[in-house]
Amino acid sequence: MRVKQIADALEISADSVRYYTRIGFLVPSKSHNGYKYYRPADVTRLRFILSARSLGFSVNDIKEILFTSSQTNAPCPTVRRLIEQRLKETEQRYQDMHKLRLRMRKAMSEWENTPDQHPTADTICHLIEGFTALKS
Amino acid sequence: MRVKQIADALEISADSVRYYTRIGFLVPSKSHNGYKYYRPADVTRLRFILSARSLGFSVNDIKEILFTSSQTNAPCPTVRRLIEQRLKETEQRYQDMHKLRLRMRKAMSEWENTPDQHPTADTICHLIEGFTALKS
DNA sequence: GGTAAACCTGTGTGTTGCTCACAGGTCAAT
DNA sequence: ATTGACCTGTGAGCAACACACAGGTTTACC
Repeated sequence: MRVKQIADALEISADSVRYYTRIGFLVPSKSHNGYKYYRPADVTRLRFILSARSLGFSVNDIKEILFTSSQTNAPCPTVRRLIEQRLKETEQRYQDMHKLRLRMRKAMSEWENTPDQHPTADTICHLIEGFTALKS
Repeated sequence: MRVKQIADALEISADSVRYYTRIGFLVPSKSHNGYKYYRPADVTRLRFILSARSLGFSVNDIKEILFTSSQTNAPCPTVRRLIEQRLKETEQRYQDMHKLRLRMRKAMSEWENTPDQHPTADTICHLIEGFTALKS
């Protein structure tokens, strides 16, 4: 299979496949014209990569998992350790995003009843500067 | 003020100040030894930048707002338009993160009762591959 | 005056996970 | 042979900073 074929098969962009190839996750064979040819093993591998990505693992995590697995060791302990870390980070970012979301909503509704104003010597935008001045 | 002083005053890293300077948001004067010196106007400007960032505006948004404001136009319409876009994006990412978070939690709890397993010819990590196989 | 350590500086590069631009190659139809 | 559609790999770009590094500055002490 060539790059677009494997990309279409797994419903991702050809550029993504090229990326995973570039970082060594996929190792296609090269034909006479320089094109890269992917084999069924690459499909399995790519499918695994996508599954892991969709579970929040980073590319570096995947590298570690692939390496462990290639040593014929069970990667499960590594996977359990990593998902715990990633979940913790995700919860944190989720909280942060939640707060940001509320701030943005509050600003938007507040600004609906605030008249426009021209910038002055020490004011760039009174909406923004006025809003955050109230916050802790 | 030199870079670290202004950074400490606004509780951000000196590297962030350097970044904003590099992209032209701050325009310090240069002294004989090549050091950059920031004036009170830069503090005002930086404070504005941080307020905007904390409201979810991108650096590019801020560039647009600063430009409008420098033309002595009221940047308010621009600001209203931008926050609406950014809020929409934030809501979307919030939803995505929520789903990811649930998937990760589900995977983690599911894997607590799943035994380790060595990789095989067509299995890299049965935890990951087994989990996502169930998903839509 | 000297000098050593602590602290600070600007510039250049690295980060994540891809996406985009581009110059050229391939292939089927004419 | 030649047109046109489609495909290819490589290199650069993105966001918003953080980091590495070689060297300059300042302070404390003799």
